[in-house]
Amino acid sequence: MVEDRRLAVLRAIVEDYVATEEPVGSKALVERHGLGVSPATVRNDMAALEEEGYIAQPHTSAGRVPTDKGYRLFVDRLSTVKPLSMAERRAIVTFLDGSVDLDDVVHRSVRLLAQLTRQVAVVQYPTLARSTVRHVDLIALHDARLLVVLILSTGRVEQRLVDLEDPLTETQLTDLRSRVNRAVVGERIAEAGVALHALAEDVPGADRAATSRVVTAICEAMSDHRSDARVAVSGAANLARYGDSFDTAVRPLLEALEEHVVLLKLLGEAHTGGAVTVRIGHEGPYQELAATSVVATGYGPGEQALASLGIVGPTRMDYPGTMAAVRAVARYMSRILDEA
Amino acid sequence: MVEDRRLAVLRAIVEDYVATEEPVGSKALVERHGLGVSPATVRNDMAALEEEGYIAQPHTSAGRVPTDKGYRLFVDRLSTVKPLSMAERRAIVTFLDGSVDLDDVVHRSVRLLAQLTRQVAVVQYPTLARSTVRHVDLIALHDARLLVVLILSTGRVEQRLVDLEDPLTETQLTDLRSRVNRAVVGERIAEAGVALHALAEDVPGADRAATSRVVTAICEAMSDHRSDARVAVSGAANLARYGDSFDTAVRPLLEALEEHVVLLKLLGEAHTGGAVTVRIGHEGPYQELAATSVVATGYGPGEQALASLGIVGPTRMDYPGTMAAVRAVARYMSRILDEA
DNA sequence: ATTGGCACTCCGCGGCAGGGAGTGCCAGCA
DNA sequence: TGCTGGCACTCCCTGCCGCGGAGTGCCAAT
Repeated sequence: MVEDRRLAVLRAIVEDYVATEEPVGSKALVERHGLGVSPATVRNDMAALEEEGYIAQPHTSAGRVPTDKGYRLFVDRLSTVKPLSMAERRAIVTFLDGSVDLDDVVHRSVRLLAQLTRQVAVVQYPTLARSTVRHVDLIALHDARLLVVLILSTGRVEQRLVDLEDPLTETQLTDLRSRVNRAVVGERIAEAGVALHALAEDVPGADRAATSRVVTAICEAMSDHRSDARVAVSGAANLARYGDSFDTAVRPLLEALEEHVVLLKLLGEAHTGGAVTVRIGHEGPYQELAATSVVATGYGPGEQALASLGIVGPTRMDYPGTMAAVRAVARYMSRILDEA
Repeated sequence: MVEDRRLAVLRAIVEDYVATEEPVGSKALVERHGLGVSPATVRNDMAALEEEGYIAQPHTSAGRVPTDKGYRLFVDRLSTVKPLSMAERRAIVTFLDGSVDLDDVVHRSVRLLAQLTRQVAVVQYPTLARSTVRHVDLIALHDARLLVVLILSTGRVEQRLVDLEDPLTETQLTDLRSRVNRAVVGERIAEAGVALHALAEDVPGADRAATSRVVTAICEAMSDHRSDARVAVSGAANLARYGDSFDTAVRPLLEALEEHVVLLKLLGEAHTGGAVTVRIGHEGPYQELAATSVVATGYGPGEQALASLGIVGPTRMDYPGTMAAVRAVARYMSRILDEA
C-alpha cells in the first residue's frame, strides 16, 4: 500500500514537473492530484524516494525534481500509453498520404514527427543492406560518359557518372544493360555484388574494360556507407522552448544535430517488433548530452526494421505522448513502404 | 578630410564591434586603430555619425553600436573584399571534389559554407525551370505497376510510380520508352511538356491509356513546385555562439529555418553575374528577423543562375569574410555543375 | 578644427534585508 | 505502525542601496 502510494507520488511529480517545468512541492502535489493524504505524508514519501535516488532537490528547501532514474521507473512501470487523439491520427494520414517518393516520405515523416511531439525529430533513411536491386539503367551521355542509375526496392535511387575510354555503341550498351540486369535484379545487394564481379570476369575482351568500370561504379553505389548514414532532421525550432536551459540542453543538442553520425548512434540499433526504446539522459553514449533523452524505434516494410526513427529532447519531456507519436509514425511509415 | 575620418571611425566601430561583441567607446577606438587623433575628436565624430543614424548607443554613456544603416554603408563603401586564405581555398577543393551526385554536391556545399562562415548556411537545389531532360526510363515492376524515372541535366532524378490498368508487354514497354525519349531528350522541361502531350494524342488506341498515364506522371514530376522549394540547411549549431541574444536573434531564426519557403524568400532571387547581395536586418521581408542579415548569391553552370545559396546570421557579422566565402563556394559549385 | 579637462549619467556588481515556498522533524493520534 | 498538524529552519528570489567604472557631452583653450 505504502509502496503503491510512493509510486503514485513519483508519477505525480514527473507529470507535474513536465507540465510546469518547476520543482514540485508537497503541498501543490496533494492539491493538484487527489492523493487523499496530507502534505506531511507526501513529504515522508518524498524523503524515501529521494533516499532511493528517484528524485532530487536542486537545493535545500526547494521542490523535488525527477532524476534520470526516476524517469526510468516512470517510463518502465508508471506510464500508461496515451492514445493519440483523433485529430492527431488524421494529421498523420493526411500528412503522409500525398508522398510521391522515398525522399518525400522521409521528409514528411520527420516533419510530422517534430510537429506531433514538439521535439527534434530524426528519421534515418532505409538502409541499403537488406534491400534488393530493382533495376539498373545505363544511359549514354555525350562522349564516352555513362550515367549509371541504380534503383533499389526501398525506392532509393543512386546514380554515378562513369568515364569510359571509348564510347560504347548502341548495341554494346543494350547488351551490357541486359546482362547486368539479368545478373542483379531481385538480388540483395550483397549477392548482387558477387554476381557482378563474376559477370565482369567472363566478358568478351573488347568490352571488358567498360564492364569492369560499370561494375565498380555499381558496387560503389551499393556499398556506399555515406548513404547508410543519411538522416533527416526537423524541429530544431522546438528547442527554442527550452531557452532557460540553453547551455545544458540546447547548445549540445544543436551541435549534435549537425553530426549525423552522432545522431545515428543516438537512435541506436533499429529495434524490431514495434518496441519503442527510451534512453534517458546519462544512459546515452555521450556525456555532453546527459540532459537529453532519446525516444526511438525501428521501421520498415513487413516486420523487418530497415532503419530507425525517433526524437531527441531534454530529459524533461512527455514520455507517454512522445512514445505514442513515435510508434504511430513508425507504423504508418512501414505501411507506406509496404505498399510501394 | 573630416568626412573621410568619420567614415574611418565608422569602419573602426563596425570592425571592433563585430570582433568584441561589445559597444565600442572612443578611447578603445583610438588605441586599437591608429587614428592619430584624440578620443575627444572621435567623440565629436561619433556624435555626428549618430545624428546621421549610422550608429546608436544602447543607453546613455555606453559605447556605440552600428545601426543597420551603419552596416549598410560599411558594406557598400567601406569594406574591402577579404581574400580567402590558402587553407580555406584548399578546404573548398578537397571538400567538394569527392562529390558523387547532385545531392552530395548540395550537402557538401552547405556544410562547407557553414564551416567557413561559422553561420547558418542555406543552399537551394537547382531549379527545374531551366534544365533539360537527359533521359526518361520506364521500369516494369510487379503487376501493372510502372516506375517512371526522370533524369535532368542538372543531375536531378525524379521518380514516380504509375499504376496501369493492364500490364504492358516487353515490346510495348520498349516502344513506349523509345518514343517518349525521342520526344523529350534534350528539351527544356517546358517544351518537353508540350511534346509529351502531343505524343499522347497520336498514339494507337490500345496503348493510349497507358501512355497518357505515363505522360501525366512525367509532367507532374517536371512541374513539381515542391522540388523548386527544396533547400539544404546546415550550421544551426553556430547559432549557439549567440546565446546572449537568444530571444531576438536565435529563436526567430531557428523557427525560420524550419520553413523552407521562408528561407527561399530570404535568399531572394538568384542574382546572376557573381554579385553577392547583402540584406541587413530590417531590410528583409520579415520583422521577426529584424536582427538577422542575409548574404546570398546565385549559382549555376555557365553564367546562368539556377538557384541561390547563402548564409543567414545576426546583423553583427563579419561581412567581408562572409561575402568572400559565399562567392567562393558559389563559384566552385557552378564549376562542378559545369563539368557534370 | 582639435584637444584636455571636468561633471554627469548609467550600468553592473556585491551586500543586505524581507517575504515566501518548501522541507525535516517531532509529538500526538488512530 | 502509519498518518497528521505544528513548528523551526533553510534557502531562493526580489528589491534596494551604494559604489566604482566606463563612457559621454560640453566648454574653454589652442
